Amino acid sequence: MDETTYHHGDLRAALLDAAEDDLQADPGAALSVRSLAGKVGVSATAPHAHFRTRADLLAALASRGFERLRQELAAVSQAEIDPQSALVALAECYIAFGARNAGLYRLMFTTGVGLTADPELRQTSRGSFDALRDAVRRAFPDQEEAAINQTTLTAWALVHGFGSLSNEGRISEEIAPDQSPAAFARIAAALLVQQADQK
Amino acid sequence: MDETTYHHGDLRAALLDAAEDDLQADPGAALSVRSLAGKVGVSATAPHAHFRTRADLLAALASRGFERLRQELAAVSQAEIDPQSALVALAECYIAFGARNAGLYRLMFTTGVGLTADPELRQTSRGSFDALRDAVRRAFPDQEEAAINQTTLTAWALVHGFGSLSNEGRISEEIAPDQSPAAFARIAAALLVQQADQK
DNA sequence: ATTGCTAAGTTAGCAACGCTTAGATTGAGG
DNA sequence: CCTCAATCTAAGCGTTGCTAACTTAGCAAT
Repeated sequence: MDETTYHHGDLRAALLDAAEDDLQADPGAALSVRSLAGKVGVSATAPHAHFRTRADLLAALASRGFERLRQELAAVSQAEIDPQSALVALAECYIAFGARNAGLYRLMFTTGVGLTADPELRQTSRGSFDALRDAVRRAFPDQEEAAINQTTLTAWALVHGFGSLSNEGRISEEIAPDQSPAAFARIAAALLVQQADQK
Repeated sequence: MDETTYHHGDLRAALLDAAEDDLQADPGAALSVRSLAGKVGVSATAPHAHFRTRADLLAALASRGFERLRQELAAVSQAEIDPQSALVALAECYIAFGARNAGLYRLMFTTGVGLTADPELRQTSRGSFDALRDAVRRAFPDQEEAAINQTTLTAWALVHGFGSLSNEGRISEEIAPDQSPAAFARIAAALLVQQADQK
């Protein structure tokens, strides 16, 4: 890579990478546009050519997160043969993703409200949900579409609840001695399977 | 109240009130210390006498939120006689609290990580959890303490998951036609009751 | 009553931030 | 080779969090 090119080449991706690094180093990082620009070796206002506003940058970052989450979920979903044990693996994959990318995960679900208007973010976010739904559909093949939707929603709420609370350090060791993603995933998946069995 | 007293009287509470107003008007408000000071009619740096840092102010605000949530949960828990229908009511109370105080709720569960070190926040947050646990204990009187803890944790993850996703506008109408807190609460409570019945 | 102390508020000022505007630099297509 | 749009820089505005030094006011002891 040339050291002193006027044009960076792929500043957009570089900025997102730098932002993710910051977030990985400190999940509560402030993510200043200026410091990101500095880290990438570019002037303070260069990012504005790619992201009209700081919020746009955050939305793009969140979108990238959802896309990665979708990929990881899809990979797990295809790897598992038994559709019910796939549910456990999927739950663990989801929660573990949050644990592995704490800062990014928070951003993904916090960018919310105003920014959910961002069409690309809406789409990638929906992609992650659909990955979950595919697995649920395979696990409970005899459920109707509406039931599938509700089960998926419940599953999502469960894993997001566990993941979010765990990420923010809200689950004390006294309450849950085993804080591993796998432990939370087992609880969540067991609940879902039970529900389906009763139908 | 005197108009031009040098000492404000209760600046600390006034700042928190103003912050909550801002958050109520716009759940994504930035909550600048300076503008809060301005709104209360005090110099820009006066707040620092009560909150060493902006993060401290946010932590205090979150703590107040948890205290109010605890009170509301406790009130519902005592009002209901049938312990199982109390679970539904409690879940609705929780999710509705999040919907009614979207900005505050987000803050409560986002202040996280570094700030969870704040002892008062830790305590009030724990208070909310205990209110939930009391209700779970009454609903499933024959469960052991460890099982109660796990059920409470599961319940918390469920309602927090639904509340959080719903608040951030992440649940599309297509997936959940009924977006009311009551609807989500019914799903969550049904899952918990089923689980207990199987034991 | 005067004094001293401390909490609570003020003004001034620094560095960092997001964003706008105007101008420089570049590579790609006609 | 020339043009032009995309990309980046430079300068600057208003706002922010926070510190430092000072002022004000109430309270307690003498």
